[in-house]
Amino acid sequence: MSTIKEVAAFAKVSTATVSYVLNDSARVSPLLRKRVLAAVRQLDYRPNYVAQSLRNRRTHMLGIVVTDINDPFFAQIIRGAADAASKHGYVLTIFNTDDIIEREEQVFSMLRARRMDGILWVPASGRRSRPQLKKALEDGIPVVSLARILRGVPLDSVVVRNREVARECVVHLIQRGHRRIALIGGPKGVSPARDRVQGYLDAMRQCHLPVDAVLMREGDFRTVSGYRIGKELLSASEPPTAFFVANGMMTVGLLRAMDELGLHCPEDVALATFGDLEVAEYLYPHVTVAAQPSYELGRQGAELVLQRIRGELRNKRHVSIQLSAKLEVKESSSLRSQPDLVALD
Amino acid sequence: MSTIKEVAAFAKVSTATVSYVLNDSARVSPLLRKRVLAAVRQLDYRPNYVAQSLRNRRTHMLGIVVTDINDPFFAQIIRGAADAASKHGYVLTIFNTDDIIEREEQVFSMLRARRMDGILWVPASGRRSRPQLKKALEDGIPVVSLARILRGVPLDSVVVRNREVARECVVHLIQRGHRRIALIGGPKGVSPARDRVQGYLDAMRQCHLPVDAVLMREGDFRTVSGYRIGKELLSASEPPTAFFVANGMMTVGLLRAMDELGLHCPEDVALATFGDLEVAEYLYPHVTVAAQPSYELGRQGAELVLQRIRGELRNKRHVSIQLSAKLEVKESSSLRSQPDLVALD
DNA sequence: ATGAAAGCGCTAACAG
DNA sequence: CTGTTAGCGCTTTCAT
Repeated sequence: MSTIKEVAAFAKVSTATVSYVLNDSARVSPLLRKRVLAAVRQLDYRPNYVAQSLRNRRTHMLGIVVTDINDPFFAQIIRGAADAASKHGYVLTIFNTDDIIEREEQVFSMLRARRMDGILWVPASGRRSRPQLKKALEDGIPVVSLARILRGVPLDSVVVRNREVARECVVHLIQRGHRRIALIGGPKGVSPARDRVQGYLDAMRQCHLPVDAVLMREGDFRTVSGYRIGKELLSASEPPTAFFVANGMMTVGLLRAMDELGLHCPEDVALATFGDLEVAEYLYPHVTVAAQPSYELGRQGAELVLQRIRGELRNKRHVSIQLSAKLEVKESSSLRSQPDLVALD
Repeated sequence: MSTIKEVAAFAKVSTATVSYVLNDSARVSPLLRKRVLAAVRQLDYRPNYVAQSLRNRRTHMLGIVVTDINDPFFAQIIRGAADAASKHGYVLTIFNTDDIIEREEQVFSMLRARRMDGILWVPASGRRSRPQLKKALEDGIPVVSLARILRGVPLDSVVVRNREVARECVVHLIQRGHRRIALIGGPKGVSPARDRVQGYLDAMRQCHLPVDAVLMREGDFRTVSGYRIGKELLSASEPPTAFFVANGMMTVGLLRAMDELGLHCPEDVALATFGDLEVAEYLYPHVTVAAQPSYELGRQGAELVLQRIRGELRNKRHVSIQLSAKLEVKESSSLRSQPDLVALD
């Protein structure tokens, strides 16, 4: 790969002139411009981006930090972010933390060393302090919090209206006649998980229904926990007639549990879940889902961080974008003639 | 973020000494070493990776080029590659081509300019020449072809045994008693698509079944094409009793078509498809699928390109890794008592 | 064992 | 307009 020096020599000009032409950063006579362009073409010259980055202090790279690269929800987010990034000439690099804070800190350290221009961050659960995150901010790297927010850490963010949407979900189940509605929640350390629990409680209160603590369980957003909790609750003496599940992975687990117990949905147990649009469409087409706009989450997160990078938001302290989720009613919560169900209004 | 110069000043040594200590590239007296380490800690110094890259001519970045960042199949591949990359201290950046060769060429040009250490490549369909790819190879950047191979372009590659597995799939349907088996294939320009058609033909020949050209259709691996072809074939005068579909996206489309026509699977039409493990598990748990090891595809691709980078394969011309796919039989192809089906021993 | 200095490839004062 | 040159931050001869 040829260098600017070689191009300059070939065109019999200085390296400065080559740079001027290529970046349009100074007037250059038509003659020299032509010679430079010809040389560039001849030698198939491509400026070394690494050198440019060093010099310009801009890498045009965005880093995205996710907790679980195996969750399709995050895959969608990554896609949205990648599309937005490349639209603006940026490149997206992905980092996985496995929801472990130590690893998260290592990643942030790496992101700083690599001089990323901006960071999209899905915080790992746990409220421990994040020195490396703080350092990144001190370095002046814009960080946007995605899908989750960390208490006490004010940042730009793009999140879903979890509480409201969760309430909607549960109210929907109640309107279908359910009274004993179990909750499979996410880890308490994660903001959307907490918010969804609140939404569940909101719904119960709103409908003047008693809350049974036994039916409120905490999973970890992973498939197995949905499976485990589902098995437990469904084989109890007084099983719930419906479930509200806080994410798609756990719903997969729950469905598996039901399958093994020979239970059918919605004949035996109804179900509504948080999930994301694309996945819901492909994976369990028949599950009532609060379709999270995961792609949009990633896309808008990237757009936001890019605005910060450009300095367009300099006067705004912290921008918080709230996206809604659409409740898509499918068979899993369809009205059944179960004897103990009483339709509301 | 502090620089090596500042660290040197703080520790009252030369920048060379700091570098020696940090890279263990020369003996340094215990005293100075201690001072340097202290300074590093004090200033929270992290070497500038961009500068290192420029100097060392190694970016420790891998690029992955995919045709459709929206296909969960590629999402899986990306995850596998990302995991492997980070395990070796590499970073993975993602690029989307939308299956358009021009865009692909731009991406390669970008990858060269960014001095990626290695490239994982899912070729876009079409046999047009790839000057930028060739240039990348001339630059000495190792390129591994993933999931697909391009005729006439010898490269390291990691692919699935498409032909054999497709044959297996179709033989399975035949054993279930089906005779009129439709094929929804992928674009002819893509190697796995061609191979899967061959597998279909192999199966029919092997079982001495006549091939009906009307039932062999070419889709484009996208949802809508599965939908469209499904509608057409299923509303024809002599519809097939089973489908063999070449990928997961098109199967989603086919299922939708069946749904709209009020047809059920497997009662009305049987189905077996190529897909990938994770997705199959979550999305259509009831579809018989040749589970492609997509994660492994990405992981082994990354490992391969990293070996090349390290120069470990210098004596080997081109490495071609072939992964198998496991046929997972589910309800979508379960034995039915359809009047016109004849079970084969 | 340590440091001075050149140079990776590029950009941008600055001078002419 | 164009060229000279000083860095960006780091590594690595090459002296000492």
